[in-house]
This record gives sequence, structure tokens and C-alpha cells, in this order.
Amino acid sequence: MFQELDPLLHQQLRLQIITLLMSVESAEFNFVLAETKATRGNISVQIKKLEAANYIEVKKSFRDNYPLTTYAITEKGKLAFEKYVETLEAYINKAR
Amino acid sequence: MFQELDPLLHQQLRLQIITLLMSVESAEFNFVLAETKATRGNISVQIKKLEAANYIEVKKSFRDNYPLTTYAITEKGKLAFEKYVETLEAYINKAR
DNA sequence: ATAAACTAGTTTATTATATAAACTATATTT
DNA sequence: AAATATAGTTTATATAATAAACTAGTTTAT
Repeated sequence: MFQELDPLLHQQLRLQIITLLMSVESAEFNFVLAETKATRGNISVQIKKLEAANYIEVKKSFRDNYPLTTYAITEKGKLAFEKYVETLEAYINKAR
Repeated sequence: MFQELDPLLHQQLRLQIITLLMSVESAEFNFVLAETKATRGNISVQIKKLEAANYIEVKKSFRDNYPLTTYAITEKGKLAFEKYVETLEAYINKAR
């Protein structure tokens, strides 16, 4: 039987964002923008979903007069990512 | 930079179906139904998408008077799955 | 023999989701 | 003081996933 793949993580852009956040202390909006090549709107929407689930934390400030938004993964987010990877690996192992 | 995840495979039910088909010569509709626990309608729709992409082959016949539909993965489907797994692994490795 | 229930699906309609386009608010440059 | 740029957010549209309803027939019970 197949375990369910966390629908929040099983989406390309959200998975990319979480992947990025797993490897850094925190990331700025523009970093996410550059790394994912997604549109600003799409990033904004998907970030909101990850935040609503408490998978990430959002901090808003200013730098050189411009708004600066940074993101960090939470403990819950890390656990969810690890669980997601395990589930996926179970799928892939079945195929072999 | 992130590579794109084949949208046809990056969906739970279709991934489950392909995973199943990777490990068997062929599978019957009811086998897929039992293994995935999805609804018949959903299976039918997702199978059609995989078939349209030539990721799987569909054979229709009869057994004990009832319609019998069997599915098998194609070479193209196998390659797509392997590519998908590689891409995913690249994501996951980034997170570490 | 006929109605009720079951098999094995398919099609259609509804809901949810992803994405892009348009917008906001402020700052900088010409 | 316009025009352009920054850093986003909100809203509208397109796409996709899912469930419900339907099809075409078979088996079983009456």
C-alpha cells in the first residue's frame, strides 16, 4: 500500500522552496526568486501556504529603505520534509 | 537551479500507478484499484493521461464474460520514471 | 423471466490548485 | 515632477484532481 504524499510538499515550487530553506539559515525573497525562476506572484502564494501550515517562518523588515522579507524553515517543516522524502523513497523502492 | 519535475509523474496517483507498473509485467484494473485505493473514476482519468503520453499501454479483453483491462509501462514510460527519480534526488541532495 | 444487485469501467460535473496578470506602496533616477 | 524600479500582494484565469453519475453488460435471487 502507498502512504500519502504530503500534498503541501508534493508540488514543484513549494518543494523547491522547502529544499532551499533546508540548506540555509534563512533566505530572502529575491534569493528564492532567482533560484526558482518562478514569478513573484506564484512565490508569494505558495509561501503563504507553507506559512499557514507553519512549515516556514516569515520575517518582514527593511533594508536600504526597501521591504525585505526573509523565510526560514521551522522544526515542523523540517520534519514534514523528512517524512515526505521517506514516503517518496518508499515509492521508488517499490519500483525496483 | 532546479530541473523541472515531469508534471505527468509528479502527481500522487499517476506516480503510484507508474510505480506499480515498473515492478510487474502488466497489471489489471482491479489490481491498480486495490493497490492505490483510489476511486475507479480517478484511476480511469489518470490512466488516460499516462496513455496519451505513451507512458503506458492499455489492452482490453474479456475474462469470464467481464471486461478486463490491463496496463503495461512502455519504454518511454520507464525512461520518464527514471528521469523523474533522478531529478527528485537532485532536489533532495540539495537539501543536505 | 424479470427485477435487483454486482462488475468493470467511462464520462461529466464539481472542486481545488497552480499560475499569471494586474495592482499597491514606496523609492530612485532622469 | 514624471518615469522607472523595487518588493512584494491580490485577484482572475486556466488547469488539474476528484467524485458523482452514467454506461453496458452479467449474475443471482424471486
